[in-house]
Amino acid sequence: MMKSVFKALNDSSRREILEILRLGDATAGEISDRFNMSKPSISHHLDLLRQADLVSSKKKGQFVVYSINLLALDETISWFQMFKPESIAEKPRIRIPLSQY
Amino acid sequence: MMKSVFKALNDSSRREILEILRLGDATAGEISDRFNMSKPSISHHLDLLRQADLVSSKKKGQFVVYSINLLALDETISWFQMFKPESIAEKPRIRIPLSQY
DNA sequence: TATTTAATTAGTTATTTGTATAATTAAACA
DNA sequence: TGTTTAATTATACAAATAACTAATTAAATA
Repeated sequence: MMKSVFKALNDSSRREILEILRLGDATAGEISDRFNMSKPSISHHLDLLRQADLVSSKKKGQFVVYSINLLALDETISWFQMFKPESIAEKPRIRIPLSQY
Repeated sequence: MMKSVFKALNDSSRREILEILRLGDATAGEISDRFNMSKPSISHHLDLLRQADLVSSKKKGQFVVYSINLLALDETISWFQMFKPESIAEKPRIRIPLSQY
């Protein structure tokens, strides 16, 4: 839901977490090491990102590994597309077989 | 700046205002007529949208006409693209002369 | 010029939010 | 099994936010 997505994105620490996860999965501890902020605060930020489905998490033994959810980002982009007037750039792309080039 | 954009988008009334302006320009009064909310509150929402450059405004006599700023929406979409791994879909589109179809 | 209309600015208040510390859960291991 | 490590949950509090009413600005017009 877009409400939770925009809520999650309305914080620079959370946006920074996404930029970290963009480069690869990371545990909660690895993420919190990148910030001057308590672990519980980071945990809370991760929770909001998860509520927005922007990240997913998976327990690995003692650790919790977080991953970015690219699908949710695509859906968010789609929400923005609603505002764009019809234009060639957005029409379904015509795919030409590679052999033609 | 993305900070002000996400701040502006993190409110359902402001998102609704964008959806109204998507259909065409409107005065502050026309916009506030669509809400069960005081005029000053709407004025404040419009101010935040303007700070984020998501809308522009122009005085027309006694009225203030608001317009959606599609360019800012494009820039926001670009911000999201940063997260997407390189893929064919995002590479610059190869344009084929119409005569080929 | 006095009044009406459109909109914003000023000031207030209840709610939400971001952060911290303390307490708890759960896994690893000596 | 007792201790350490990783992470979350619980709780509290200051700061930010969204809403309101009242006051102000500015344009139109009787």
